[in-house]
Amino acid sequence: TPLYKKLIDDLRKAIDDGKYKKGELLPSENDLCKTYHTTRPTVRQALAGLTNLGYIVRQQGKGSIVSEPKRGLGILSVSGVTAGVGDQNLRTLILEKPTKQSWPNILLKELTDEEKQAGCIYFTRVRYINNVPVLYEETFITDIHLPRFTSRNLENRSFLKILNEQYQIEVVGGEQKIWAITAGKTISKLLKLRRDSPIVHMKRKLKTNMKDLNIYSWLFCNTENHFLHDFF
Amino acid sequence: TPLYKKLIDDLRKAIDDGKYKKGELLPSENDLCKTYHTTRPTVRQALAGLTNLGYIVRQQGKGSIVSEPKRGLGILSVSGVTAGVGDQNLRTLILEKPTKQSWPNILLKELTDEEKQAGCIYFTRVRYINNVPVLYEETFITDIHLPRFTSRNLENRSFLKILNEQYQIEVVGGEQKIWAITAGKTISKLLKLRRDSPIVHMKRKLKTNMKDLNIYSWLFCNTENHFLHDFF
DNA sequence: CTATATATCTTGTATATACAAGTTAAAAAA
DNA sequence: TTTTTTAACTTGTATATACAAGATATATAG
Repeated sequence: TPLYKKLIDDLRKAIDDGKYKKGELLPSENDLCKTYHTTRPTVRQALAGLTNLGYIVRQQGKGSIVSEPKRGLGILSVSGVTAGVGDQNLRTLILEKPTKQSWPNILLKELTDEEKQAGCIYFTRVRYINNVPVLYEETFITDIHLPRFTSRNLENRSFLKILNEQYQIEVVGGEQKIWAITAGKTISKLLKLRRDSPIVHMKRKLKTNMKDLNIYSWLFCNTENHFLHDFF
Repeated sequence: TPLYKKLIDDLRKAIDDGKYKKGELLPSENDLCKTYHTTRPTVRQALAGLTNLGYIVRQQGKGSIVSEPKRGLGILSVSGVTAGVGDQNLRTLILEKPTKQSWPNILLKELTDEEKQAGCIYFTRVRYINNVPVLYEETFITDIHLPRFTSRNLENRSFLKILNEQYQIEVVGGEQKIWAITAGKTISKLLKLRRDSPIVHMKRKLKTNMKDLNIYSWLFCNTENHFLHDFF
């Protein structure tokens, strides 16, 4: 793995672990150069990555200021849902285990021929925060580069973390569309809400470093006690 | 202005104007180097910026692929609301003209001392798409570096474009929080909805290139016929 | 004709360096 | 003591270069 990515990981962990707190400064570019035996362009590439992730804000003449730790559920930012709230109060329940399926018709028009041919793996989950169901998620992922995936246990684990650690797959970008809708019959049951409760509905497409391997997910989120959050 | 920013602007305009269409390739890094009489790191800084803005996707060995043009209302991405739908069907109505005010209490806790002292300019707008009210927006902007702003006419104009052209202010980052709520008494009137209609509520903070000049806006969006959209 | 190798194009990573510009604290002058 | 200047440190922009790695078309060998 490239050096600048290792630097991102190291500093990210250090911030997550509280070694650098909000408002504090990261070591200067030159200090990091010495520590990692590299040069400023490489260090700057890493710090630009951390800026994109919302971990720091850079100020000319001053330094890299550690930002407020992420709250809420955290839309996008490649970090997925788990990164936002922290693992401690989060529980994941698999409703429908991963199974090989054909793509739903509604997705067909935006798929490449390779994706169509490969088919998809489908599963659904409910996320609980403090034992309250907050997020219902339907996921479609192209069935390519994913041997034995259907037999994996996704319970209480970050789906994206598993992809990264077990298959060396990482999200490199994507898009999302957002609506407010009423929960309706199905969702209200799953999230234990009234049927006329307003919820956030999102359709996401996550692109990965593997060609034609995309993750499509439909999300339904109860925002009564939480919110979706996002840095840019 | 730095060369890499000029490059971003040029390529961005070229894509917006349709000179490069979706799926096509931008000139290679080396070609751009020759055109602009510069070197690859500078060109790459510009292309990284375009990637962040969602204009292109880069693929090793192939090139810079122009992405799908933005649809929907476009949350974040520095482009604001207008960039998403195009100017043609969009109309903006100022409900309350910009006036100097004191900050609302709810914002006080996240303001710096400089912001508190400077006070804020407040105005509200309703955005219409095809003559249907879609978005109600309350905006608070720090009253600093903004001479004669309260007398400006914001009608049918992009607020961010005016800031950029008249005051050389540009958005460099920010954050947003998202909820689904019911329209309620006030919003339902403004957006011509039923009071129990689900709408998207967002709270945004946009940071600018001017220190202590931040834009805080509270948005209420009817997503019946449109959606919020976002690339990352 | 087909399959394989090769050359050439692309972006990705990295080193080394230079000067500009913003910030801050110490030193010098009032 | 107070103010001003200076120096040192920070990030921002930019040049020049090298090799790695992915993609693609061309040439070669079967």
